[in-house]
Parts: sequence; structure tokens; C-alpha cells
Amino acid sequence: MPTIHDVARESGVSITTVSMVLNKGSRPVSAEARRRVLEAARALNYTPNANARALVSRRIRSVGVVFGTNQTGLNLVNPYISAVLQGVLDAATEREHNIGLYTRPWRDAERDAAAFRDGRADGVLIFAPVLGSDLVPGIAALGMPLVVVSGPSGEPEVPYVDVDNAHGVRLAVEHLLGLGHRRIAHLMGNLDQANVLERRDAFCAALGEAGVSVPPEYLVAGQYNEVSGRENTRRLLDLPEPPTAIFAGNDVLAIAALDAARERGLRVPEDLSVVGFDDIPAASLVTPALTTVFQPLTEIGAQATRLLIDVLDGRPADPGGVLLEPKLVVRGTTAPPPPSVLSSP
Amino acid sequence: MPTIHDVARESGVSITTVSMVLNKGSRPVSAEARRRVLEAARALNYTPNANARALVSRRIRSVGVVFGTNQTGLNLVNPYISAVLQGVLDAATEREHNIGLYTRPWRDAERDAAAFRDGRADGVLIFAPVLGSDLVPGIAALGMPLVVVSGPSGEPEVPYVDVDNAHGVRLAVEHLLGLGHRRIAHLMGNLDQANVLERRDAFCAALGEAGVSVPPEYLVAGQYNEVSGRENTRRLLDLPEPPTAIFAGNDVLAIAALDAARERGLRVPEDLSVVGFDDIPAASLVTPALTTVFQPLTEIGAQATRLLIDVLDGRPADPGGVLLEPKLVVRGTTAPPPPSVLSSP
DNA sequence: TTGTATGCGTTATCAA
DNA sequence: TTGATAACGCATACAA
Repeated sequence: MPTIHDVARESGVSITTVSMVLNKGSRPVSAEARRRVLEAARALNYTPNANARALVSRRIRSVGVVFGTNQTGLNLVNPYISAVLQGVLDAATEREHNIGLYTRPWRDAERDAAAFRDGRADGVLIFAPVLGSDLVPGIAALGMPLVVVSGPSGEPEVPYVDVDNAHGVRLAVEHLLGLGHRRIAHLMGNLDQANVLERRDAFCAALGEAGVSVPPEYLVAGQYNEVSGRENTRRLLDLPEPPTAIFAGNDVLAIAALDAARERGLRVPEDLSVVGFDDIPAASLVTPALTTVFQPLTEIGAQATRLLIDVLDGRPADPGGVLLEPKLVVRGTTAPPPPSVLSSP
Repeated sequence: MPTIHDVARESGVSITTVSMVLNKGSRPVSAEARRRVLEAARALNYTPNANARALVSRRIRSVGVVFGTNQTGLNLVNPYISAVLQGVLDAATEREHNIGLYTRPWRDAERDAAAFRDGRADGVLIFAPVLGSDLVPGIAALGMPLVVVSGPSGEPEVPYVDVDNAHGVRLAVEHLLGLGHRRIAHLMGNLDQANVLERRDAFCAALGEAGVSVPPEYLVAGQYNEVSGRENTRRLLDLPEPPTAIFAGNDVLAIAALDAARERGLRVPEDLSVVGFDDIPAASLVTPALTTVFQPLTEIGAQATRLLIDVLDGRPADPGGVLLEPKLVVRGTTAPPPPSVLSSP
């Protein structure tokens, strides 16, 4: 592989000059020297070695991606994750950075945080860290530039980008309330995720303000997957006083709820209304199409990435978090509750 | 950031010894020295700098990912791509390699191939290169280890991993033939992709062997997206003698066909049968659920990655390609053709 | 306008 | 069993 020395020799100049022209350095280079360098570089198919360059410049122009939920590993098939990663990719491309995916499993910050400071990336994006994990403070303490994507960072100095969960939930609940629903249940993911708690609290708050009480059995926790969604929906429908509407913590859960309802012979939206969260591609494919809260996943990934690269470039980031606005997308799974219920005691 | 020198000083040994114990080097180290080094390394939160290491060892334990269709950029939201990338991720994790996503736009090999040899990755995975692109031969000519994912490499020395397209198509066509269909159309993606050509050829061959002729207007090319799928399906349904079954080149096209059929008031599968290809998650979510040809996307990504890392580790890869087996998944969009058609001339 | 020399943090070679 | 020291390929301070 050709090195800067080869280019220098070939073009009859010093390696400094080669470096200067290839890096658009500030120092003056004669037109002739420049021409020769460029020609030689092209002839030799020369590309600077990023590692050598990083070693001296302390910058490699790559952003690292770390997955907060290390237990399960990254799941790109999860449309939520891939949409966010797409945003990261877009922004990184636009700012001329590569992306590095850290694959090494980690357990705790004490032991593993330092591994993310191995020089492969200039800064790190942490995807949806689980609540109570010490990874974020651990990496931050090492002085590694850090931004949290899809979740609060928990640390005042660590910026984060997320959707405004409280606002999104409010949109969903108010929609259901407006249709006349009063018996509204909430299908939740795992309580070790911050967004699950945020959505639950916002759910209770929104209903509370409307003077609607939430029986504890209407709040069902589980996982953000189909199996959990189906089981918990069945549980809900088996209640002596089943809900007339279900607000699911995400679309996967909502789609599972659709399935479970159908299995029970309930028509959606006539007998049961369902609202999701995320607006993943599948939401518009199911029948009837899912009413859901859209969150700008790609934009969340992109903003977090821009924020991180700003920090890397020495532009200080505003402390605190950035909350992007969700949007209610009304489709076919919501309608007024059945009359029988309206007139019941 | 602590360096190997800090660890050496802290533990009272030379950097050579530190390097030896941290890399499980072959040379003997006293138990006492080893203990002290380990202790110091942990106390200092030391992590070896991957760039410095790569510079001398010429190995960084990262695999690069390059997207063959550079025009549109990577689209992770495309479930096809994300499933393959997931497999890459799994295999890289298992073999203790990181993943680097190359984001720089490229045009032609002559100008851009060398950029992938910048030392950030030891070898490169090219995703679905477009037909006629000189990128694969270009990178290969530079001596960079290379494996093509989801597509033929076109070069005898460059290994590739893909699904057995011909077999998959045969499964689909034989299923439709077995149901009694004779008027079968094929919705295609862009003809600049190898798999599109392979599927088309296999389609014609399978029907030909069964003695069924394929009128040219039954072969419609477009793009692998919904808009194209919908338009081309309408075109097909508007034919004087419309098909009774549509074999779509991928699931996105098939789902679009479902939509277009519904729009025309046709019932699926009673009036029209539809078969897809890929078995993306959405395939089982649509109503009725899509009959399709499953391809092991994640496994394709994983095998390609293992192949590449084998090469990097000095284990020579078998030349040629690896073709993984598809599987027919019969769901709700296929049935015998309507009787009126059977009895028509 | 240009070149020489130093150091970035490692691994590996040599000598002890 | 251990320690100097020379690369690795590059950017840059210093010198000319």
C-alpha cells in the first residue's frame, strides 16, 4: 500500500508538502508542486491511512454507536432502531463522518466503559440506555464525548435527543377522550426503560386531569414485543369491566392488541379502539390501519449525531435535552365506544 | 488518556511486558509482573489505542460495510437491508470484530475505490452492488479483502453470499401452477440489479418448462418500491387479458399489488393470487397475510461476514459463491384461479 | 515556498 | 524472564 513517502518520492517533494496539499493545509504550496502531488497521488491510488492520521491528529472522523440494551444485543430488525440508525447515518454522511458499531458485549461501566475510548471513534452515541445502567455516567466520566439517543441521559452534562413523550401521550389520550372513551387501558413495555415510565406517568396525568380514573388493572407492563402484547391484551379483555380503548406504548404492542382482539371476536374500531406509538411502517399496513402517535425517529438520530459532531468540532452543546415533537396520526383503529357501553352504569 | 507507558510506569515494568500480558503474548511473564500490570491497567482504566495497534499490526478487527447502490444511499428502513445488516452484526460480534459503515458517497472505482483501504477496516462487505458497477473489481484490484453480500460478485476471485434466486422463483411458480394458474405475471424491480434479472429468467424458465407461455406484457419492470408496484399492478389489471396471479419480485411490490387489487375491487386470493419474495416482517401483517418466498437474509449477512473474517484470519475462502436455500411460505394470498377464467377459452 | 525532524501509542525485534 | 529501541504512516513545529 502506497504511503505518503511514495507520493513524495514520485512527485519530487517532501512529505510535508504532500500532506499540505492533500489536507488543504494552510501553508502556501506552489501551483507546480500541488499539481505534481495530486498527479502522483492519483497515479499511485494513494489514500491516507486513517489510523496513522488519527494517532497524531487525535481525530478519526467516526462516531461510535453503542446499544444501551446490551442484554438482547442490537436488533436492527426492530424498525424503531433501524429508523433511528438511519438518521445517524444521514447526519454522519452529511458531516463526513463514518459510523462505527461497537459490538463487544458489556456488563457494567466500571469494567467496560473504557473500551469505547479505544480511538476507533471520536465520540459515542448511546441508544436507549436502560434505566439504572451506569454506562452513561461511566463513559462520560472518562471524558469521552457522549450523546444519548432516545432516552434521557440522566446526567446534566450529557445531552440527549428524544421525542416529547408526555406530549405524544397527551395527543393519544385526548383523541380517545374526545371520541367518548372513559375506560382506557395502557399496554406498557418493560419498566426498566425510561420512555415506558414517562409514557405511563403522562397517561395517568392526562386521564387524571380529565377526571377519569385509571384502575390499576388497566396498567399492564410487559415487553415491547408481540407475545407480551397479545397476552396482556387478552388479560385486559378478560377483565370484568374490559376497556373500550387501549393505548399501547408502541406500535408492536398495538398490532398485537389488534390480533388479540380479533381472536376474541371483537371488531376494531367498533368494539375496541386501539392507539399505538411510533408510527413504524407496519402501522399503515395492518388492517385496519393503525391510529398512532408518530415520532420523528430518523430526525432524532440525525439531531443527536449533529449534536455530537458539533461537540467534537469544539462547538459546545447546550446542556440538557432536545425534545422533538410527536404528531397524532388518525387512521382506522379508533372510533367512539360502542353504545352499549355508553349507556351502561 | 492513559497509555501503555503509564501502565508500565505504574507497575514498574517495561512497556514490552505490559504489551505481553495485555495481549496474551507468547512470551513468558512472571506471575508477579503480570499481576502488577493487570492491577495498574485496571486502576488507570487503560484501553489500548486501536489506531496505534492497527498501525503496527496491520489489523484493526473491524469489517467495513459499503452500500452498492450509492445513488440512493443506504436505506436501513428497508427491512431487507436491515435484516442483512443484522446478520453482519451478529457474526461480527461472535468473531469479535467491530463494524464500520462507510458513508462517503462514491461514483466510480477509479476515483473512489482506494478510499475503502484507509485502514479503518480490514476487509469490506459490499451490499448488493448494482450491475455493471466497477466498484467490486476496483476494490479487489487494490488487494483489499472483499465479499459481496446479496448479489453475484461478477469476479471469480471475489466470494459472494446470496439466496438461490432460481430455486426461490421455482418454488413460487410451481405453487401457482399447482393451484391451476396459467396466466401469471411478474412484477419486477429495476433491471440494473442482478437479482431482478435472475428472478426474471428463472420465472420464464419455470413457466416455459411447464409449457406455459409468458406474454411480454406480463413482465413489468420498475423499482422495488410501493409506487412502482401499485402502478405496474394497475397496468397489469388493465390488460385485455389480465393475469390471474402475480409473482412479485419482492414483498414490497407484492404488498403494493394487494393494494392496487383492492382498489380495483378485486378480492385476494379469490379473484387474484399474489406471491412475494423475501418474507419481510410486514408480509405476515397485511390482510390477508402474504404468501411469499422466505430468504434467510440474516443468515446471508452472517455467512458473508464469517467468510470475510476467515479470509482476514488467513483461512482461504473457497472461490465462487455461496447460495442459501429459500423456502416457500404459503399464507393467505394464493388460491386457485376463479372458475370463470378456468372455463374461458 | 520548502524540507527535516519529532512524536502520536503500539507491536515486534533484538539484545541482555 | 526482561528491557531498549526501531518501525508503523502521518501531521506539524521548527528551520531554512
